[in-house]
Amino acid sequence: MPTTYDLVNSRLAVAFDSVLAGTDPVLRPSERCDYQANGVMAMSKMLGKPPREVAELVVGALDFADMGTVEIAGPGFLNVSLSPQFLSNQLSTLLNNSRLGVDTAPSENVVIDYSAPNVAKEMHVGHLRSTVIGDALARMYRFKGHTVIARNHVGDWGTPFGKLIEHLLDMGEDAAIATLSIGDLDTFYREANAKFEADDSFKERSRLRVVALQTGDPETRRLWRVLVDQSVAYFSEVYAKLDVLLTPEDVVGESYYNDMLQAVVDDLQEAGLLVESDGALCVFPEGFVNRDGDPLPLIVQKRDEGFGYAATDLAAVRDRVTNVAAQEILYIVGAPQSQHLEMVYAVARQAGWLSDSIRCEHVPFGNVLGKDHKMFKSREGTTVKLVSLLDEAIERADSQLRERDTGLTPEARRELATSIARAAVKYADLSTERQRDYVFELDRMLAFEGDTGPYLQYAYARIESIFRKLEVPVALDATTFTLAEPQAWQLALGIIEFPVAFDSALRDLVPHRLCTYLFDLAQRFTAFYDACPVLSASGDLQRERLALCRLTGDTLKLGLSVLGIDAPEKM
RNA sequence: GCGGCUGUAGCUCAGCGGAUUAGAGCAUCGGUCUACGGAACCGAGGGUCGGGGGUUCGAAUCCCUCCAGCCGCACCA
Repeated sequence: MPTTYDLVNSRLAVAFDSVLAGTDPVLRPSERCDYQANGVMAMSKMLGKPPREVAELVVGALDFADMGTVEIAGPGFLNVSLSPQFLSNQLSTLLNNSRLGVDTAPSENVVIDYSAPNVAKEMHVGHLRSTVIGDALARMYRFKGHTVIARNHVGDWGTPFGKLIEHLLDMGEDAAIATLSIGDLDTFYREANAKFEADDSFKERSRLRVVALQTGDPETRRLWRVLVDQSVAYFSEVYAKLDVLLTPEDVVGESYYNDMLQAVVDDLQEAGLLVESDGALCVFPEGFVNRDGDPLPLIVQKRDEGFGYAATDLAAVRDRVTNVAAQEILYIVGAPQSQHLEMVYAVARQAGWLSDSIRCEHVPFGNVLGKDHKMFKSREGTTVKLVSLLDEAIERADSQLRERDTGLTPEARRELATSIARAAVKYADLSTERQRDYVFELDRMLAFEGDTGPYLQYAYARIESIFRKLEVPVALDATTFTLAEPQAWQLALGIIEFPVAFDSALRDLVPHRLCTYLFDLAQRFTAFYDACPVLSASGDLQRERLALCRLTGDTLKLGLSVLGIDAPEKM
């Protein structure tokens, strides 16, 4: 279904077109009226006529009576006011639309590469953003009707596995598994490293073990598998705790591409892109230079004939296009890797793997900072485990709930605290513009007042509370809206904007835009809630207000859910 | 040195395909209301939108330049 915005815009576009073909009305929501169209100003320049004169021409050509009125304001803006009947009809349509106005798109295969922790290493704050943003985008794409192929590009290969496997053997398999299964990955990794540094014979064993791993020695592979499986199982626990949809099936780690690396080299060789430089096989994509101004290589095969991450990344692009048939590939990876990924894409294009019709994009994000505005670290200066972070958030949410005397059982309260904590952490991450660094402050994130996840959950819970208290169910599907109070009108304008906000956030891969929208909607709702009593109203007025509550609640619930945040009925 | 990102109220952040008085949250101050969950609502103060140029009738938004911070720039990922 077309959005209200689209309906108004296309009607205006016809009038703009008749004055000067192809001009954009530049329609925006407005504080002074319902929408304002700013396009006259640009058009008047092109026509060489005064803006007000042009505005008169547009309004003269405009057929808008069934939607509302348009007035010329200021130097030549068009102030658009919707008629109550039109707005009422729009709301009624939404009331009977479970997607709340968001159209589905023709399905495409969208590969989203996100989270990417390392085997036998703890998940820490550094993985938070990729995981949360990736999960939100995956949910948004799925809701839009696309087929999302999640790819968890875990670090499961490379020289560190020599020492990790040797350490596993030293500990004894069962003891190692016990350590790993309780999620104490850091200790395991640290001990392996310490031995590697201190013990030359261990170092030598590790080196041989890497060779055995790479040459496919079955017992070594089996031990490697143990490490990977244990880690993946642990990751799944973290994802469950975060309420992130990634599963073990989405884990397609670096090792997956091992068998494709030679083909990558062959392809590049055949395309004449490969150049030997200092013994390494490189591609020099155009436009990249190093600090001396010399061409910057993407090293495909190292001097020692081993493959680096560039080769794996190239193989991944190639695989995703040719085997997964991806039409869109997104990398939810930190901003520092921007240049590397740009080089990978450039080479993939030159090699002919990536055609122009495929959207292949790096979706970069900024750092999580501590209160001191430096990289987020624990008091001891170590990286913070993702689970500890969540556990602390849950603990604080739980103690907030304890103070409020909710009458919940400890178990139920704990569950609610978990939901609130997840909402707090995820919303804080998603609601700032991706590229910016943000400051991680649990107290602010968990606050019920302000632009937070819990505030949005609370707004939803209040709405549900109204419906619980309603003694006789009221049928809402045939509601007529009068929208007499300004708060009701403003709320209605907010409701109809959901599909616009959703599509815009998805198009530009910026979940924060959806967050901003939802917060604005929640604020419109509380103003309405304060001014327009629902339960004490009766008849058509109550029905109308209930319907506004229903639409708001559904929008909040849906909007939060595509961000990966749930909305409890009570809190 | 080259490149990228960031710099908007005391604090945390929106706005940046130019447009009518630069928005919100928190904090501060002042009101409302026996309140359908007050975890609320309404209002006020507070900003030369990092500095300087330019384009434009009009710039936080586009262009140039400078400053500050963070990050990347050959065999780790």
